[in-house]
Parts: sequence; C-alpha cells; structure tokens
Amino acid sequence: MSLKVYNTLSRQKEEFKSIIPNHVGLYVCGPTVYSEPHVGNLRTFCSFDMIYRYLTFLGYKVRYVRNITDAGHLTNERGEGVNRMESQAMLESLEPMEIVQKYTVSFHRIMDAFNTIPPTIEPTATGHIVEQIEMIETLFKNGFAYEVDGSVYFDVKKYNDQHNYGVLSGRNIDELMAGYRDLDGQEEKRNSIDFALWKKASPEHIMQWNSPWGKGFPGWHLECSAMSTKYLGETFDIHGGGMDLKFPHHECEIAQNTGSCKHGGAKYWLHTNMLNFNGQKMSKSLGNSILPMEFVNGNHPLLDKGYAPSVLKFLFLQSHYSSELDINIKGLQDAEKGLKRLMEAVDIASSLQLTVNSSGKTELDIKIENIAAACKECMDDDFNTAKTIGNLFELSSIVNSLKGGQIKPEEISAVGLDLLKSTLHSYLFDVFGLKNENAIISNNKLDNAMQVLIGLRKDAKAKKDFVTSDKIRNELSATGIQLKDEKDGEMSWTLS
RNA sequence: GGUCCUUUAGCCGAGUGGUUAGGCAAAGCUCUGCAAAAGCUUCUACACCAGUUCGAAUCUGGUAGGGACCUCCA
Repeated sequence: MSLKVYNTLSRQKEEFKSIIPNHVGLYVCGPTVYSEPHVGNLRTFCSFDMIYRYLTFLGYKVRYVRNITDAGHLTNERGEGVNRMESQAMLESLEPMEIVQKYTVSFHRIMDAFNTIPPTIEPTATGHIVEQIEMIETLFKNGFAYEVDGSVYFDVKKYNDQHNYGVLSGRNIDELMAGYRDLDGQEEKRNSIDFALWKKASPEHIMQWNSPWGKGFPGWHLECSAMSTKYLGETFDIHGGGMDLKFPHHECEIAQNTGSCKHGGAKYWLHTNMLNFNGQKMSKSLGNSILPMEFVNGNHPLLDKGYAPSVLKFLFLQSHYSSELDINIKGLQDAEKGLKRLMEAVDIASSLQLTVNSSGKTELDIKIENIAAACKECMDDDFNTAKTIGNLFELSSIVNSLKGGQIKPEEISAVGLDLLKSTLHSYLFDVFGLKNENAIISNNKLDNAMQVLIGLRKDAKAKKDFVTSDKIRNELSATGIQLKDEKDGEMSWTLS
C-alpha cells in the first residue's frame, strides 16, 4: 500500500506521488514572532513534524521549509503591552528586531523542548524583501497588480476572469464581494476582496523598506509565495498549515503563484485542525489560553501539574491531525498513563533475556509481522497516528506477556523479537518523536543506589520482616519511585 | 446571513456499508506475604427523524447542538 493524503484542494484522499522521485518539497507556514506561540500552533507544528518524520522514514529526502514571519506587522503600538504614552520611549529603547529575536529564540526553544526536528530551511520574511518585490513586479507585468498611493494590491476580479480564485477554500468571489461591507480605509482598493501585496508605511510603522512604490512593507500573504517558490520551485509537493489559514492566506498564495508563473505552487494542501481546551477555543479573553511551556511546568491555574512535552504530543497523536481536538486535564492524565505503558514496554523489550525459538517462523512471528504491517498501513492512510498507536499497544501487550510468562519464549523467534523491538522503536521515537522522559532522569548512580535499597528489601522479605520491606517500598513510592516485585523474586524500579 | 466541517460508550478518541479500534476509568479472575505492575474476562456506543439497501456509525435528505472561516491584522 502506498501513501495517501487528504488534499484540501481536491477535497479527497489522493495517492501521494512526489514530483521528483524520492524527493519531497514541504512548505509549512511558520510562526509570527511578535508573541509567544499558542498551543494550537504547537499542535500544527508537531503534526507536520510527524509528517516530515514519516516521509523521511519512508525513504524520501525531504526539503522542509518553514518560514519565520518577522516583517510588516510591527508598529510601535504592538507588543509588550506598551501604551501610546510610552511609545516614544519604546521607539528609542526597543528595536522591532529585538522583539523578533526574542520570540524567535523562544519559539526555537519550545520546538526543541517538544523534540521536533528543525526545518531544513527556515527563511525569514525580512530576508526576502527583494524576492517579494520581484514577485510583485512580475504580477504587474502579468496585469494582476495595481498601485494606489504607494500601496500595491492584487486584482482578484481580474485574476478570477482567467483563473479560479476560491479553488482551495471553495468560495466564489461574487458571494465574497456581496458579503463584504464597505469600511473606512478600503476605498483605495478597486474591489473589496483585493488584498495587499505592498503596503505604504504609515509614520508609526517601524519596519519599512524601499521599493519601486516608495517606503513600505510586504503584504502578509506574499512572503510564503516568494519563499516557497525560491526554495521549492514553481511547483512543489506539499503545503501545510493550520485550518484557519486556508482562507484567505492560502487562497491568496495560490493566486499570487498562479498570477506570477501560471503554477499554483503546491500539489497537495494539508491542513491541521484546531485545538480546544475544556471544550472552548483558547483565547486570552476567556482566560483559558495556556502557553506550551506552561503545560510543561504546570504553572497555570487551569492545570493540576506539569506534563512532559511527550505527553502533550502523545495526546495530539491519539487523534487525527485534521480532526478538532479537545483537551483537558483528564485527557492529559490519560495520555500520561498510556505513554508510560508504551515506554515501559520499550524498556522491557530491550531487557528481555529469552531463549527464543530457533526452528523457524512461529505463529506469533506472523502476528507481529501483521501488526507491523498494520502500523505502516495506518500511517500510509493519511497519517492515521491514532490507529497506529492502537497497534503499538497490541505490541506492548505481547512484550508484557513475554515478560510475565503468559507467552512462552519458544513461541517467538529471534527475527520476530527483533521486529517487535524495532517496530516499537521506529514509530515511537523516529516517526512520532516521543521521548522516554523517565529514562533521561535515571542514571547509573541512581540505579546503584536503588540496588542497595533493593538488596535491603530482599533481605527483609527473606526474613518475612514485612514491616521493613513495606517501609522501603512505601517511602520510595512517596518520593516518586515505584518498586515492583518480579515473579522470580527479583525487583525492578521505575519513576512514577 | 454566506461557505465548509462536526456530533461515536463514564471520559478521550479511530473507524473502508456486513468483522473486537485503542487508551483511561470501572468490575471480576490469575499472580502476590500484602500491594503495584502485568495477563485474561466483562461493560459493545454511534445526536434526532426519515429514506436508499438483504444489511447503515458509515450513503442521501431533513431537524437540533458544536465549531472554523468570512474588511484589515495574526
């Protein structure tokens, strides 16, 4: 079975065929770096990280471009809650690029904490003003741009005469125009649906560049068109982003690309869905907006404690990227337990000492082969991570049964055991990018100390001194270390 | 108001017209000095109304909830 993806452009699942064999061009709309990213954004970036990882897992060489939007949106009234009275002081003391730098660093820290792989190219809008101006000039040449008083607009109506504005979002321009109201400041556009390619800078706009039309800044749809074309070509494979960007942002991108080079950019458009908390959209006005790192440190009134980044990722992965996801404390707690179960299975699998069957393939081997194949089939079906995880839980049951003796060692061959281990490892770590957080904390010195305590408890148990043995177990439990008695009289420990 | 999406057990969530999703919670059993963990078993649902069909969670129509987008800006 080959990879199928849901293409927003065709509104159906399509077989994925890369334009250049074994290579994929992937563009994802990145963050605007004038505030902390939202947890909803985090879900989007984690989803595309999984997609990037899976494509790589399949053997594709992926060029993964994710932009940093750092231009055109900063005025001295923005950011840091600085009011008008202080704006002049801010102008002197705080460069817009300082805000950009601050939140770019913060964004990278978060992406790193959540174990996402950096894109192969991370271009900035301010670094591509020249390319954006060139694209506007091409649009002028092709008759889709017009200038009014230092600003340049895209002529949607004219474009729509030759092409289809609305091809992605399913809107038609007559309805759009009928639905728009006339607002102040819109009269310089020929039609209300036209969008800005270049905006004349007002005096309070700090970031501005010279252009053939005077000082200004690029329209916010333009950077993605310019940079995707520059690094991935006029046609490339996948363009991704959040559902909320479908219109107008992505629609405008297609119009800009088609208007300048007759190609619409991406072949497949993938959109991730929104994230709610306690059934509500997260927003500052509702007071339920939680930052990514607040989930990790638990420093928020709506959270009971901090959750490891992998827990939040695991919760994301248990639903489909294109479904709405509602998260709450119980969901986080459930995900924490489920993830722990899988990670323990990985640890157990790697430490299994079995005298396996050496006379050929067993029934269990075949079952493992089927589960491994099912994992790939699920991922191939538009990245169905939820169903893949279901299969991984089946593998964890096999691991536990091998350890517990419910399945005998001779029921599995070395090949089957290797496949069992490698399947768990590949999907959990390579494709999903999860981490065994407990494994990071534990180290040899701690384990040595634990072996001392385990020795004491074994002695106590041998003397039937259960008061002492329970004391050791209970007091360790209170510090977050769980002792487990194994069948053979041995003891193991985990962080709970 | 317009365009589109969505409604699945106690909770979260996958689901290709006929076959157990999975996790968490709960109950019973096995194991255990007692626990924990693990294994086995049980709880088997598809908003509502109609239609198509031998058969519908899945397809069609309607009703009712929920959501996203719909000037600029993100």
